[in-house]
Amino acid sequence: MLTALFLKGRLRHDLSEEERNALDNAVARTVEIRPRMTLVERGKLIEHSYYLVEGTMLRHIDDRRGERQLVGVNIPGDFVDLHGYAMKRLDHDVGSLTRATLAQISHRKITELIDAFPHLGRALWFSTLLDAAMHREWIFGLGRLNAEGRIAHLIAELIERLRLVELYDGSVLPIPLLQRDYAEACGITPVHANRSFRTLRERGALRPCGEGRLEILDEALIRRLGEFDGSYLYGTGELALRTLHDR
Amino acid sequence: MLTALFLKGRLRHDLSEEERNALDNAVARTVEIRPRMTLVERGKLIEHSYYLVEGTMLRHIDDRRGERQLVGVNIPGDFVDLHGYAMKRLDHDVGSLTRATLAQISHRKITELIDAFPHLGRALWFSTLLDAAMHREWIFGLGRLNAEGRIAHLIAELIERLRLVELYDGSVLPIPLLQRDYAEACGITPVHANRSFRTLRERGALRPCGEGRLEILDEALIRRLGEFDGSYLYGTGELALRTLHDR
DNA sequence: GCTTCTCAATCACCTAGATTAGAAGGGCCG
DNA sequence: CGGCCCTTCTAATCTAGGTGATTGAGAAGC
Repeated sequence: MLTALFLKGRLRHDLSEEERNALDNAVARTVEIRPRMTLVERGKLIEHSYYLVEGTMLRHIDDRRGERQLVGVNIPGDFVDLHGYAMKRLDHDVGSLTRATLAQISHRKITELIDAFPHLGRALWFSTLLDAAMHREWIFGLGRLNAEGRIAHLIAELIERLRLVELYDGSVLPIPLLQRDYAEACGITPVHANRSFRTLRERGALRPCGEGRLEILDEALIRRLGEFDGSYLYGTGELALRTLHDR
Repeated sequence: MLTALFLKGRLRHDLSEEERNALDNAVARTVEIRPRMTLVERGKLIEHSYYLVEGTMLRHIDDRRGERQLVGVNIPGDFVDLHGYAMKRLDHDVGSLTRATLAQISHRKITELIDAFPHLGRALWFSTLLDAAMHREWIFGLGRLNAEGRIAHLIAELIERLRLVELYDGSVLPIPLLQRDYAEACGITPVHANRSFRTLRERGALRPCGEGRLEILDEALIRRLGEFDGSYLYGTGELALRTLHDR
């Protein structure tokens, strides 16, 4: 099943087998994309959305001077541009970090899905609002944490999200972000990202382990430095949601 | 009509009279709130959402040390916590800046509305994604602009949003944010917010005009300093959306 | 074999913004 | 009326992070 990871760790148990099958059957085709390619461009009229099956995708806003700000990272189980269903054009670009496999679903099909399965429709809505919750947490991090804390927060979030979809092995972060990418996500320069990684290394929090990946040595420390509380991911913790069905 | 400003300047023209009436009739009651009070608390189970009729509301995340990060400002025409419809609990707090009037709509009623008017449902979804788009723009600002630029960006956004709902008179920003609030939105200290306001004043961009309001003297300059391009508000510009009806 | 890239890593120096501490002005309350 | 907040505004000092430049390792290409 292509969409097996959709809302895994959150509301997937709340979807009926019929709904899960309907979502999976809505996929028109899958596409492969090479690393560091653009998938969806800001401003282009779009008529389908992509669900990420495998790989990592990055969402970013570029300013006139060519400076790039990451606004999101997507991992398997995420829709990368479901916003486009209700907005028709994206305000930012979506590109690949690694080689990636995506499942394409047309907006017409999504409308049919929602008409046939209103509860699934709410789950789709929910999934776009998870993005918004993550955005808010990034705003918090950019506004209130120093460079080291921002990087730690990002790493802690990625670990937690991978854990929810059972793609975290407990020690290696399988997302080959470059220090430049961390810098673009955290609003700092690559030089300073490097300095921050050094202190994280010296504190024994993590260390590089080849191919751009990080070995996580002390997750608790990383969470503390990033003031991370994962409840905003709505998987576990005080905000966790059991059902979207009306009481 | 209480909800007359909902999606005004964006998709309101796309709503039928029937849909507009249905939304208005879904309002259970209106509530008044005094300035600087909390309306919705993070983590509380909620069963209705609030549409802002009059006044200004602020949304913020507080960290353990009592530091506050604004993550959104709401003006008339906005739902302040429609996210809560699909998420049941908010990850942040919503409070008033000024005295405010809100229309309360139960989640049960929203479900009925969406069932009866799927297109209105998509418009409601769209409105929550506008929040996400604004969040992304704030992330961009926090990551890529200096203090003066961040403040300018926020002011430019507020002007543009007020203009969309026709609440901007062309010279006075009718939102009495304190310098402390700007600081909490922009991730800087109040002292530095003050310095930045001084340079904005010295450049002839704006000046205070009593009761915490700002007189806008050179909007073009403010937009330039904040690298502001309002198309992410989906009102005018390259991303503007004409209809949510299927083609 | 060489060159050419890219990325991590580091240094020296400089600036934007934080921190701390007050002063001045207005509104509200007793 | 005096006293007390709260807010704006300012100055002095300090630091996190930016800038620019260099080095070395590894991979890609010729």
